Amino acid sequence: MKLDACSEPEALAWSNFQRMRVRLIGAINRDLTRETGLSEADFAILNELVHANNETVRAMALRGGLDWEKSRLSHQIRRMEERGLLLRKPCIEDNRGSVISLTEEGREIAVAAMACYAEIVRRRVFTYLTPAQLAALDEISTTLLAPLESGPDETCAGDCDPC
Amino acid sequence: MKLDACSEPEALAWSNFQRMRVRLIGAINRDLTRETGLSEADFAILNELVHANNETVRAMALRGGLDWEKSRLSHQIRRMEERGLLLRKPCIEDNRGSVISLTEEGREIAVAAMACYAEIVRRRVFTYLTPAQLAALDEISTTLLAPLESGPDETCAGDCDPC
DNA sequence: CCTCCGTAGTTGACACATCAACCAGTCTAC
DNA sequence: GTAGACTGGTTGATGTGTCAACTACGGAGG
Repeated sequence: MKLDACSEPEALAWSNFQRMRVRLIGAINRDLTRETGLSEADFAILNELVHANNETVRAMALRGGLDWEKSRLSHQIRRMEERGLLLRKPCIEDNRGSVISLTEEGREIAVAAMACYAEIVRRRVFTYLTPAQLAALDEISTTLLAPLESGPDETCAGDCDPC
Repeated sequence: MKLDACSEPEALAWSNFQRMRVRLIGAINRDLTRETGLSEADFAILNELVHANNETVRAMALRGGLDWEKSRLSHQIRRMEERGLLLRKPCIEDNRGSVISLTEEGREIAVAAMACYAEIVRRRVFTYLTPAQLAALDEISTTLLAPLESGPDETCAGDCDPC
């Protein structure tokens, strides 16, 4: 994607980044689905569950971590429950809520998939980056993440004249 | 996303990058749709068309630039044609192919959207990055892109034991 | 207690992406 | 020239994401 309205170096860098992002994430997700049968969304949920205390999470907590629409989460959880990967139980402390936990099968699949995913990322990313580049990427990510996490300002803060 | 199987710094950096990627791209796309009514896919197509000679492209050429399934492209083009953003005509040189071009309305919308998009990216990205970080990001993108462009090796080249 | 508002989650309709099957035109080699 | 393989593109079924409307519970104020 080009951005004519920006001064050149920014435009080129962003265009380059976007191209990389689309192709890299696309390739990684295709690898993952081919090798494990899981979509990126499936994997994200399983990953959150595996790393949670007691492999159990409030649905609401998942939402915060994943930056998903609540309805997307609801549909996704239902489908994964139908496939036998996880379980949904009412929440004791808050009767509105529900609590998600891994089934035994879900846990096994998740663990295998995580190893597989690590291998894919190693193959497609870590092989090519120097330690310095890795550090730079980490720093850039942190920099860009900060305003997104702190300010949930989905208000149209911008002054976008031509629209 | 965590990657326990990797040595720590890589795992943390990747996890951080993924979180940033999801939230940043999500925020940018929500901004774009709110302010212009275009999806990321719409915008990508319009962008390719605006930057093409004579605002006209072979469908096949779009596919290469975007890394999309051919059926996705076909559906997308049809929908955008129905909305009056572009036109599809048979290709003279190759009777199988089709040629896509912008309508006047499509061109106007595209130009406005591109200015809008530039503003969004400036607001969400360029504001926060130093020139050095921008250069680093550009370099990293190029590094990771190279093996994806050259080797269309969608074969399972990896040796992913546990799957 | 009761009303009002905010939050957690579900549902259904629709838009979009993917997959497999298909058609028609092109290219190669015999 | 024509058989077979390949390429550019379309189609329809199915899975996934988004939006708006809704239920149900919780908490604050009277």
